[in-house]
Amino acid sequence: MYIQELHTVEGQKVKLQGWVSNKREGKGIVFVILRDGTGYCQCVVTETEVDGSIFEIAKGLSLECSAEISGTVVKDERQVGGFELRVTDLQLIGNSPNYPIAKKEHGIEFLMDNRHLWLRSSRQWAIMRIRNTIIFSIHRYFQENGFMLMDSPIFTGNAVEGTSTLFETDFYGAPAYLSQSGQLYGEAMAMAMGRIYTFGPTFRAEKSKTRRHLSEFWMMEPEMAFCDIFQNMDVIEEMMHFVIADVLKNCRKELELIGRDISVLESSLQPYPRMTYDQAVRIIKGEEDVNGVNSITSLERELQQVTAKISEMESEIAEREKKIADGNLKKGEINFNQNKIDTLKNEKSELEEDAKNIPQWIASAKGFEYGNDFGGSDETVITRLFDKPIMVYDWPHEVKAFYLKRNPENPRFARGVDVLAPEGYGEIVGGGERETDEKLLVEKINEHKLPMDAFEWYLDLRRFGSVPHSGFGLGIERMVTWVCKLKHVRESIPFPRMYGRLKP
RNA sequence: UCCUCAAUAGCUCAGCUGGUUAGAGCAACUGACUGUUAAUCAGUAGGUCCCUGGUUCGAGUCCAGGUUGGGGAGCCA
Repeated sequence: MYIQELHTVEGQKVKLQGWVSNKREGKGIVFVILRDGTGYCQCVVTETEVDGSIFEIAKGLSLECSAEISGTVVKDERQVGGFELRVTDLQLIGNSPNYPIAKKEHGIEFLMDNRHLWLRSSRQWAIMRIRNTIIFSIHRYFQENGFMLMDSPIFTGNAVEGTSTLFETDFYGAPAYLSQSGQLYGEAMAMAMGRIYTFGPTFRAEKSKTRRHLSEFWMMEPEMAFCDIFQNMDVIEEMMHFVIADVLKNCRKELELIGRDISVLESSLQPYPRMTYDQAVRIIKGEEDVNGVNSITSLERELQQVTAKISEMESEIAEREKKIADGNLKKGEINFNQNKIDTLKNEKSELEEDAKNIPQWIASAKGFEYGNDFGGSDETVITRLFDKPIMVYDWPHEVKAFYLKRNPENPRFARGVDVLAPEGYGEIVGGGERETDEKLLVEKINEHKLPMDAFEWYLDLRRFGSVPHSGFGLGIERMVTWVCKLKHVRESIPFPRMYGRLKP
């Protein structure tokens, strides 16, 4: 019996199998919170109602030991799942002495070292369920709209875009690289099948240490024949709406558990503002307001708020420390205040990072040079002004990938489109219409100093029945991070691979 | 690669301008309590102060170098 199905068997006797996520004890009574992957359930063991040996086992249960527990399902509004189990029988399956993750705040390094166990905690459980919903929902959107799943290779003989650093491996004595995108192969497959999408891991070897970078991440990359950049944007928007609606419908509990304010997700079901690079630059530099809000002045206001919040926290910490130092407090009150101080200090150091970063963002936004690609801070600056994702298209062709089509009306611009998630999250989708002019492509390949012979097959796609086509790549982890409003991508994937992190 | 911050008990953190035997809470362990929601209460035990070198009568504290980690730049989904 799974916990999520308990509502169907009220009053009946069932057997649950799972792990002890918490235990509380009173005289003659033990409360065991059991989790089985589908949910949480409080199991009540009363001394007078079970065998003496069973009560002893219940008292000896420790965090994360596994057990089979039988009992009667009773409705109880106070409980998380709405039901509890009055235990009649209990069997210990696997012991768990000294479980390292305690019921308290932990630092990120410790949690990452224990990622294999951290995944069992309720917050991670909720995030992984949302990740699953997002992935399944994307598949469903594409499958229901005539796309076919076709996978691109992971070993490649050459860099796709020639820009980012790749992981090199040995392929029977020849150098091979782990794929940084299935893009070019996607184009070939779209010419065979019409509309395809790929879903697989992607590797980038940059030594990035930021909250939005992973060395290994998962990407969905659709590619569509007979599709221009505007139809491409229609598909992106429709897919995003589909996925977000699905999460809102199926993951209410999970969103609530992680404390996600869903109003932005709800407004993200509306159409997304589409703007050119030119307009986005004006907004970043503060030359154009968004709904009466200016990028620069709103950042300055935020900085003031952050600074005020920090000093507020400092005085609260000092106050509580004084209370403890004065004595006269009961042990429980000291404990409460000490925990409060720890939490406040944690929050404070996060705010201090912001206080350090915001002035840099302001400077970088003010001094933004037209013609450059957006940096992480520029994306943060512009997306903070919106309550839904935005789409920025028509970029200076020099800063974008070689395969993007030029705007026929103004060849200075390439028809790339970036989808930037709101609330400061930034790029979650990158795509565009592909260049079909063989001459322009050859020019670009030379410009980027890429080995021409590696692209002969790619040029064939233009030589034999070339058609307008477009596609995009959606970073799963970045999508999950935004939907869950996580502080860092590393929580959006079971076992993150990033600079300095290969274990567990 | 560069900038910046940090490292003290299993965990989260105090430890002020260098000064006797390095502290608290949680967790663990022992006991008390019949409805708890991170339960509460009493007690016990727990330390290579990241490493190497230096300054000093004296270093957890100051200095230099290194290691590991956090945040950011570049790069990007």
